[in-house]
Amino acid sequence: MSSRPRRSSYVPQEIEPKWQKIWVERGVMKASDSSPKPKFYDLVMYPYPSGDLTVGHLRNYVMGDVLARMKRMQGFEVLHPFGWDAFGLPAENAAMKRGGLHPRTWTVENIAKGKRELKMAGILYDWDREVATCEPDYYRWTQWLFLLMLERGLAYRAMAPVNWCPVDKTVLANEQVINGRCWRHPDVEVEKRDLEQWFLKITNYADRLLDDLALLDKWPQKVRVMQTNWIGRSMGAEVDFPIDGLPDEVVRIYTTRPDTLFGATFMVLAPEHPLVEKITTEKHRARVREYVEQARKESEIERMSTERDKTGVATGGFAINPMNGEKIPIWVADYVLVTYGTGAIMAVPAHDERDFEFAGRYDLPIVQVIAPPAEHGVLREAYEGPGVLVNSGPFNGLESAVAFEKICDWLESSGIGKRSVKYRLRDWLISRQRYWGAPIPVVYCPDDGMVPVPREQLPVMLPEEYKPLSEVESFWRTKCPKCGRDARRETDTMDTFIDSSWYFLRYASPHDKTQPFDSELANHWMPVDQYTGGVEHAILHLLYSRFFMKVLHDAGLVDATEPFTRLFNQGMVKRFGQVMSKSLGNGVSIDELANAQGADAGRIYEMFIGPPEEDVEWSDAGLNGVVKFLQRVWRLVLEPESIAAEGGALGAAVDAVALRRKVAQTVGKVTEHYDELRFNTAVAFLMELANAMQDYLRGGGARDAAWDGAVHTLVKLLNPLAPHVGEEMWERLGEKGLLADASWPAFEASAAAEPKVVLVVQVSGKLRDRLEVDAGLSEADAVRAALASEKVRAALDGGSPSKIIYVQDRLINLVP
RNA sequence: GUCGGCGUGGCGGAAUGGCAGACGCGCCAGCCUUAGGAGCUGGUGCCCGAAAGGGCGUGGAGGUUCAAAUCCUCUCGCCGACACCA
Repeated sequence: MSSRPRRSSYVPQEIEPKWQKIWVERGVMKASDSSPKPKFYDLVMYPYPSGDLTVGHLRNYVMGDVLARMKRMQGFEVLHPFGWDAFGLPAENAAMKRGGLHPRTWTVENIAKGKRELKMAGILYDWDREVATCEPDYYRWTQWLFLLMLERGLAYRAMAPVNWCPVDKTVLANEQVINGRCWRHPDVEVEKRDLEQWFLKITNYADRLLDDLALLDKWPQKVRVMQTNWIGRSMGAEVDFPIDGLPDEVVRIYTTRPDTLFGATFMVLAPEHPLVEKITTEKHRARVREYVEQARKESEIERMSTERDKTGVATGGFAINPMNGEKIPIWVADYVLVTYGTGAIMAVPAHDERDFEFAGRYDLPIVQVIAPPAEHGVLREAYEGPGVLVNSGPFNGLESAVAFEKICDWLESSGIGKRSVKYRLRDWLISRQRYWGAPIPVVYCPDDGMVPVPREQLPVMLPEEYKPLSEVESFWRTKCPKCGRDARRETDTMDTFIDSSWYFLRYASPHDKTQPFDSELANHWMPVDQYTGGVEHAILHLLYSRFFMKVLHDAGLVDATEPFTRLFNQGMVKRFGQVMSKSLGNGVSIDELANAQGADAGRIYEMFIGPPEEDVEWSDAGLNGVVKFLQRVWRLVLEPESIAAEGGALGAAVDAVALRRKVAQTVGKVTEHYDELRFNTAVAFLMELANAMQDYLRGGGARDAAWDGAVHTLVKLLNPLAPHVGEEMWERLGEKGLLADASWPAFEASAAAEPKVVLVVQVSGKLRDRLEVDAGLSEADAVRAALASEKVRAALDGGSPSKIIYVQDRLINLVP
């Protein structure tokens, strides 16, 4: 016998491919639609198949996989599907870069590559349910849903000034414009163009989208706040101001502060407001035209900047303040947006910061109508808070909140105005002038106008030829479905966010040839129990999906009104301070990982590296720590003798009773933390268990039932994180059947209970001693034990405690 | 500017009113040796001390409480979202 114990180690490259093959052969993650088990729908946001999959992206999928594997072992029928957000511009851009390669070819290649890498990482999906949005079998139903929107009056065409990205050569939705720049090109400013475009009437659902956020109590608060702000509901009133000398016209304004109506000292129209020309007097016409021209030319980013001074010009026209009959000047200024409210405002400089700034610049009158509660700096700044009305005729003396209602009542009864609710949310512009997307299924006929493509003629197939659709004659030249005469197809495609607004429903019945999804199956699986993905979709994808869900609910196609019960936003993996990506050259590929430390080590490391919601920095040293842990587990489970032979435990010896207790405690904590997606601490608990098992062996513990239980429990608890090495150990332990199909260990509270606890003894809140006592000690016994301590008596300095705080099994605090 | 989040050892982090620093990385000392980027043992917040022990300590300042990393107020710093929406 050698003086040194023999040690084996596991070689991930030998076992990982083996088990990946077996899982697929045995259909481990296949979801049955007719299982009697309770369902669990575990969804990760499907990716764009960019061909750039790194261990950074993997983190998200590992989280989903850990949960899926545990839920299966717990007896749930788990739906854990995957798919590809396969339409979109990067495919076209990449194709162009690579000399006319077809976007489809590029996409299909990347999908194959991504799928191979996910399998290599041991992520299990029900691949039978895979969807790719660029396949006719999928986009046929995207088109079908567009027709549903059209039927329900939720899709319409309108001429509008729209955001145009000069690089992508397409229009963008409001949600895709960030600080006046294209969301895909942060250095490219969007342009405004007047175009006839397709919109979805998401604003019809503004109230429900807002109110139902209250139901989403398992969503991050941050996301709910962002959506609330995005929808931006405000309560106010629309009021008509007569125009001096134009008896047939009024300026209709929107205000959230009808209580300040008496303080309106001028009006402001947006430069694009239709009444500008009419109101402007001859004397001012030239200057106003010049200003309007100027405003139109300015980019969104210049116009929206709050830094810059407000500008405007007087029209020469006057309005009458309907409250007090005062004649007030009408101005044009670009700080008023034509797209919000009525495109015109009453300016109350005393109580609106922006109006105050403008009034100061152009020397316009300022009248205070709200007395601030205390002495407020007079006229140094606008006072926007509540207060008592002054200078407001019959409404003087009212609290502003009361005045709000009274004035609205008066406006309504006298026909001058009415209460009104406005939203910041705009309708969703879905037209894209690009090739690689789902064609909008309508035809324009010279006689019948816009005609929807009949459902039985779907899909409207993309032509093979890769060109803007408007340049593919064989595509757009068609017959009118109504009259059969020559007609022209719509050549815009749909925003890819439409594809992703319903993909989670398609997974319920991915092969249905007659409808987008089978309602019965969708009702079985929906809503998604856990949805995991990046916070960058906090508004876009998540708001659109909620909108779709509500429309589909209203159409009677699905019961649920919200798609995602619990949402989690995972943090990104960075390396050298930047998000991993192939183009930056800082990515670690899944191949590299699998070939070096192995997928299992990588999976655990990604979970252990930091809190799941935080961004984390990849470190090879940290990864090595996990490799060591796995090697140690391997030896603990399969070669305990080699560990027992190493040194002797000098620290706390772990006996069989303590080992059983540690195992039971670990079951409880790991289960809870997996459930709450607190993976980093779950790993720490598993490490603690392994440490205790090691101490047990080194202390001479026998290979008895306690040990056997510890080994089997450790392997099971570790399995969701490290499934390959888990299966291999399970097999070598002589177990029949797959570990993936084994049952999850049950938590036994009685076994986990500690019979002895360390009671912290404080005097006046300061730690003075620690006593080992029986659990569940009564207060009287605890006091007796505490007073028996020399240190405590010294701290009490001979006195006796006048106040005692006792927290059973934790602490006793004696206050003299 | 507004809203939100976060500040804890050399590092990642743990503890959500009750022993601050679990778990891991790194580092230090030692052991073993088939000499290894392996394994094992012990140590590792800061200060005083030979030690026993004591004091201090969760960005800063106050406060609430028997007790605060945790709750409150102010403040500084970092990050994120929104940004003239009347």
